[in-house]
Amino acid sequence: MIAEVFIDIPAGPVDRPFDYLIPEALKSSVIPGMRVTVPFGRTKRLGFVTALKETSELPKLKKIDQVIDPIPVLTDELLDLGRWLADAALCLTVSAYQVMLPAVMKANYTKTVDLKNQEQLSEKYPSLVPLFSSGKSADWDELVAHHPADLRQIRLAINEDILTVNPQVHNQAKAKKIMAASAEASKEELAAAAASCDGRSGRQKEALQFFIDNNAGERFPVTDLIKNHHLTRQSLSTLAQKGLLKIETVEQLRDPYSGSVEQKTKPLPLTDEQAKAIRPIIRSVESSQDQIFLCHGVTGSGKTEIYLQAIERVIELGKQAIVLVPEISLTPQMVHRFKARFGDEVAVMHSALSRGEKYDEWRKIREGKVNVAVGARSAVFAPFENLGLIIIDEEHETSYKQEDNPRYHARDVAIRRGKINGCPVVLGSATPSLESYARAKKKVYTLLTLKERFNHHPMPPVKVIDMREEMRDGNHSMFSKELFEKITDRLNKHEQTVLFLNRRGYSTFVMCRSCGTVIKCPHCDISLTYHRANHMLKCHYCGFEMRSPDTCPACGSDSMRYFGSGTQKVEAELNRLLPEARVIRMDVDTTRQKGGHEKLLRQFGGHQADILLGTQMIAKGLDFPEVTLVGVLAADSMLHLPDFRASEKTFQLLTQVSGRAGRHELPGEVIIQSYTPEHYAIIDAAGHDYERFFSQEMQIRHRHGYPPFYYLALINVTHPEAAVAADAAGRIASILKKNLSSAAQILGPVVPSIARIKDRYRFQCMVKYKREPELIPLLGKIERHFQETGKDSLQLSIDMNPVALM
DNA sequence: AGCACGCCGACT
DNA sequence: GTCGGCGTGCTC
Repeated sequence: MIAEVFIDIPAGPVDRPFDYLIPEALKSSVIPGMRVTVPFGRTKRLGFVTALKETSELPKLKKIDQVIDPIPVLTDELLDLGRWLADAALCLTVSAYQVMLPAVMKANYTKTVDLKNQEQLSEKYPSLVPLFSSGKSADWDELVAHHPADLRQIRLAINEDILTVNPQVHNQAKAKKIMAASAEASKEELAAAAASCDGRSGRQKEALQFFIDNNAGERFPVTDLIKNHHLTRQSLSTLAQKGLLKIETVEQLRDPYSGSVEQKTKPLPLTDEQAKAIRPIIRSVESSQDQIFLCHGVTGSGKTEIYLQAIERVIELGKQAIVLVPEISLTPQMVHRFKARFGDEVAVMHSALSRGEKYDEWRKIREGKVNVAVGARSAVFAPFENLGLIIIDEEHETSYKQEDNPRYHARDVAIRRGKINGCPVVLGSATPSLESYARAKKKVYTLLTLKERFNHHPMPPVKVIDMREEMRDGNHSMFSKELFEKITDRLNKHEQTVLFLNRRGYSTFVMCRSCGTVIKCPHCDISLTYHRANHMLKCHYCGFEMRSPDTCPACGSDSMRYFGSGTQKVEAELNRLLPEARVIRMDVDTTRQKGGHEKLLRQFGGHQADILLGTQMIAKGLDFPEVTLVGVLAADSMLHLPDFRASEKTFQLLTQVSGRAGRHELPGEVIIQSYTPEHYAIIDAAGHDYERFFSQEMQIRHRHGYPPFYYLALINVTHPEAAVAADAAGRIASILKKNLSSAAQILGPVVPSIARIKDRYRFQCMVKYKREPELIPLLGKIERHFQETGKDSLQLSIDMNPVALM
């Protein structure tokens, strides 16, 4: 038997199957989807078995070294999905397989240098002898790090076969092992033994009594017995020696949610709207149809309850469901709802979990211990074998698109899996992406609409404030008069306020008032952001940091001024204007450490603060009864970005932020501050009018030839020298023009809004097209032709259906 | 990705 | 004359 193996090297030339012989001993244990180690060139690598066959074209094959997994880590479906993904997203097949698996399954590679001939070493290379004094083997990385002077001689000795190199592949995926004790004898025997215990063996008697009283066949973790049942290690091991108990190592699944025992919830009665929406989904689940639903429901319309009840039916039918939520740590409330309804039927793929915890959650899915997977983007690859439903909540979220290779969109993967498995996909959102809504209108997707809030509370009134007028009236602060009054009013009433500003740091840029110099990142063409806490300037793109200069580096004058406002500045302003208000600031800078997010939210939820001030991350999922005021400080901050989705993103964000107010008994209101209050994205968000926004935006997309009317492919070219990058981008554009149909538009090369990142100049070409069957193969050729290896070389990245043009 | 083979410059 | 620079090509 011969196995086709994809080698774990993400590089173009080796991204194809290699044939290996399966040794007799492994014959029955090699199955496609398993990881194996194989000799490859002069080294040893990990590989994925993708197929088995009887014969090979090659005369001489190497043998598979070891089989790593007891069961395939990639199911047949995922193997197939990986091939599809490699093609659709123009990524390497191994990278596609890699992204489907938890990070611990990545192999670690080490090498040892082993001593083969002691005498010859002493004779010819006496200086190397001390390196092998402690054994016959030395770690290669260790030698490189600590004995660089000896490397030459080591190489010579290797060539003479006095030393040998021994490559090793380490599987990081290890199940957590614990010691567990169980009774090895019958209750009567245990009782007899207990009876014969004398005064000295009192602890043994207690231990025996424990096993008599409790289910004797069960295995109890030894640490638990010692800590919670007052038994001792010594007595347990003595009893094990006597053959009365058995102590063994057992695998244990790490449970990140242990201890948070949820009160089981029952399905809630559905409103008429909900019942109407769930019916076709259930019908589709029952008849295994790969139908796609777009569930358009206003914030608070009870979409989640629909998901829960649909999943319940999926489980009844013996199938499994995947639920995707955007960056899951942001919505712990969502996780709780699933845990509360389905208990330990749920695996949660959480970005805040440790690698080991993620691995165990993954194993629960793979081993069929759970029927529901809830998680962010990558959970779309959950290895279920009888998939019955995929749900994508907040389907418009751009975080469903992975921004580095493989650049896949979870929505596309979900739809593909739906097709393969004959299972429906439900896309849910209060503000669907234009693409999805347009497809729903064309009946490609089935539209389900929920117009009413679940608890019949009205949508909060939204007031747009024209900040230009505020300026004219002499108010130069970040707070309009009305917003400030309302914040003060909430403070007095002990109600809470959420303030949203889509910009972290203190101020957006630092400029010299006398010569106009703006301080920019030396590696990226973008201004540095001032962070007041440590008086530093930071680049939000590459992480560069420098002390904020007191004098202008260009002209030496001391008139450096800070412009624009970030969350830090707003926080300082609030402290100055309303010293009695307790403010929690939430942005990447305050939530960096693990659990920081939950901690701040818990504090706010417990009313330990009056004002929650934050960036994007507070826009969704928050549901606090005492929040009655939501303020958007600068609604236009995203509106004027050079991205054709700027209006859509603004509308979505404003709608979502508005949804944070008045979700419960207390009525809420929303204040939006803007310098362009006449913009339809702001007017329609304020008016809670998705339909109107949709038709206005569709006109603009149509006029400019953007999605959903055209598909996009974005080719990014970077090089340390601008001219080299520009030249390559220009050649790529002309190749595209020559080879695509006349219906395709090729734009560029253009310089993106950030012309340089991390010392590399950037150029972009964009293809707008409707149907170009040759595009993918052509782009593949271009990539192979232009892509160079090495640090200071031309780098190419191709993004099919980009979500942002930055 | 590694690693070897291979063809040209600065040194014992 | 050799050491070693990294360009090119191969790995079942």
